[in-house]
Amino acid sequence: MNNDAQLETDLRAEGVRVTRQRLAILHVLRSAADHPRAEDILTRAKVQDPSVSQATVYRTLAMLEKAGTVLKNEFDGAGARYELAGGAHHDHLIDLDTGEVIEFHSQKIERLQAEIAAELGYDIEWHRLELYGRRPKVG
Amino acid sequence: MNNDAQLETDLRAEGVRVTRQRLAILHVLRSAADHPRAEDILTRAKVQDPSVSQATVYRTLAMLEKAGTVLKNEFDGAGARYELAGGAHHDHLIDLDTGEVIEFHSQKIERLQAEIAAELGYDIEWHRLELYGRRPKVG
DNA sequence: CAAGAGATGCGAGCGATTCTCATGTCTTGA
DNA sequence: TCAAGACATGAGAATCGCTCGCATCTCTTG
Repeated sequence: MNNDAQLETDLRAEGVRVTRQRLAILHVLRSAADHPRAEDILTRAKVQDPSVSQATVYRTLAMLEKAGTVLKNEFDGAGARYELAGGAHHDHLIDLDTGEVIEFHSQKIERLQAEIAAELGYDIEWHRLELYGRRPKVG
Repeated sequence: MNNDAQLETDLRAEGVRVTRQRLAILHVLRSAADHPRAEDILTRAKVQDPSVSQATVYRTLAMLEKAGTVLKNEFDGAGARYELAGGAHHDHLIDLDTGEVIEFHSQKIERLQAEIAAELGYDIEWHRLELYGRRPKVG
């Protein structure tokens, strides 16, 4: 379990002020098993600190994203979804029926991407790979 | 060169009315060498028919997308960018310095994607693969 | 050419995100 | 410990890209 002391250390490591609101937002991200939207993060953060506002959620997420602590995903429509960085790089498979997001990684695909970019004369800075699919209906 | 007669045929083939506005928009898409935004399409379409409005551009693009005639790309931020479908499927490499969009295709990557989805128990409906990179500075 | 289904323009509305600014609160240094 | 002052926050206005509602046109068919 992650405690607030750890979260606080994380924030300080980024050289920013430690505020109640930031701790609440970071706590939400740490305990999220899904890929919540800004709105979800606001709702959940308010449980710990009712004073958190929408503006602060966005400002904090932007700050953490710039710091490399969180990843911002823009799946199709309806706003960005966030997750803590920290783990290994991965791409996403979105279940079109449930909206569920599954993470996966393929070293082969990463390598092919780099090769293709190289052939075109580019160095990849980052990429986005999203698969949108459905579980086949078992007839 | 594509003429209006051809464009008109295309529209009728989709079973919709042929209007001046739609011809203008389709003409813009046909002659675009880039991946224009809705705003660009509006501006260019107005050259041929000043009466075209923003609402009609969006409505027409949505219609053409549903008909499979145009592809809507949502690269990072700042609104969707469109292109005519028709050619072979491809993905995109975006030049972070110039914003230029380069098309590419890799049968290998497509195959790997399908394999990965299958392993996870899914059938891919569609996917999005975008590489964001820069031309290495020649030092 | 008439009729009416369907398309359009305008401007209001919307959802997500960002900004403005007065006020509140960390942090630092004495 | 406390006083500054730098920085962060909340509330609400503003922005952006896009969609809607509706009165008015205009294709298409008979």
